[in-house]
Amino acid sequence: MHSATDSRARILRTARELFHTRSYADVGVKEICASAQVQKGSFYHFFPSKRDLALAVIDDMADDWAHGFVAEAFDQNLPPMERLDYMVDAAYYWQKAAKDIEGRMPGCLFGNLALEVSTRDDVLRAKLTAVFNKAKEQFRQTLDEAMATGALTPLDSESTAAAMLAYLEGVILWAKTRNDPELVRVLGPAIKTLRIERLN
Amino acid sequence: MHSATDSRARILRTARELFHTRSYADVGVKEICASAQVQKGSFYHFFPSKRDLALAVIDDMADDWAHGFVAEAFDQNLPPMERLDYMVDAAYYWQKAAKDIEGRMPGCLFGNLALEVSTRDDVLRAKLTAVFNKAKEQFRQTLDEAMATGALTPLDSESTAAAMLAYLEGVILWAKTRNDPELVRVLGPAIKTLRIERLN
DNA sequence: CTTCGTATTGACCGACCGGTCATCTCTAAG
DNA sequence: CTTAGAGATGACCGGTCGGTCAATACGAAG
Repeated sequence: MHSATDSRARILRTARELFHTRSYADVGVKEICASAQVQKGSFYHFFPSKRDLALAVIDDMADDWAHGFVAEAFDQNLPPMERLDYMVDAAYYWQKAAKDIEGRMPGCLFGNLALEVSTRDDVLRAKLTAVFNKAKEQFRQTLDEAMATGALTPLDSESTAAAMLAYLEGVILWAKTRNDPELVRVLGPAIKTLRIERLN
Repeated sequence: MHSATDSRARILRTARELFHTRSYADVGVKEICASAQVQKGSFYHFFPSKRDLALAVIDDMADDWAHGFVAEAFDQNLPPMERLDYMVDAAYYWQKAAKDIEGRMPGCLFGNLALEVSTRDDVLRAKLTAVFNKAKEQFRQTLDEAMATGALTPLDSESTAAAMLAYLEGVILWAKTRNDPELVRVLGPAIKTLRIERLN
């Protein structure tokens, strides 16, 4: 039934890497095809448009995340607050590895895309919002658990979770601008100090 | 000696607005010229290239910032820690005003540009780094002052200042993705809870 | 062997991109 | 009045953009 080729997968993987290390606007369909060793016609056989490719890339990456280090960081039986450090460490090592290979820190694909397209395309924006929301949920659960075990004094876990994710994105933005992944390691751990109190 | 026209200034102002509300790649020279009511040849009379325009736009905006609300927030005789709230408030009102007019939250021009171009253009990246550094210095001075007056227990003011700026950028990124300036008001004040301890 | 849908090929399209240039206008200095 | 240079004009350039399409190759089902 299903073909033996993997053109679609190659396009997806290539586009993901190129969008991540450069930007959505800067990478053309032609270049993606060349790099994925696929003809232009084939590209448009699998994806109706470049934008639809972007949607698929986001889904693909979000999926890899969910089953990758995010799952590792949040699912295991680490003490809740240590999971935050795990996330920061994962971000640091990933960015550092990417920089060692490519020479430049790519930052977070979702953050990059969010700032690039969210004033122009509400569908892409909605998809990125969903990805962020899902990540925020993980943070919230962690905070709730930490509060339940007494490792954390009561706070507004919903807002604090959002603040923590925003901080992580901000740190990565800052580090990418300086092209220095070490900043993730230096600034990252302060994520645990963020607090938004419950209003009552 | 100097001409009575203001074409250059119009180009600069127009480009700044378009780059801010959309993106660098998405706005073409042609559109800038049309919107600024300037001919293409005139554009290239004042700016050698689109990239040089971007450099000028960054300088221009950084200058306006320095003499605008950043100066207000940091120069006055507010208690140090309240200046942070002032910065957050200013960011909130600005983003809200922009959204009320345009329908979309533009985010921070510097953050937007940083993520868009910093893997491709080291000169632009350096310029943006300088802008961020200058802002960080303001935060650092504020923290040092707060520590001197006893309003803040000792911490690493250099790193904490960077963390705070990163947080602000992250919050704006998050709010822009959700297209909801209210998030700046909700999450912003937590900036004061960020702490990076001195290592001794 | 035939049929049919998926996958592939690569030439082609109009629009737009950043950038150039010869030409003209205007103004202020001499 | 002359001259020189800054400013303005708009046609023009090669290249690239996202996207189309008719023709073809291929593998599985009948």
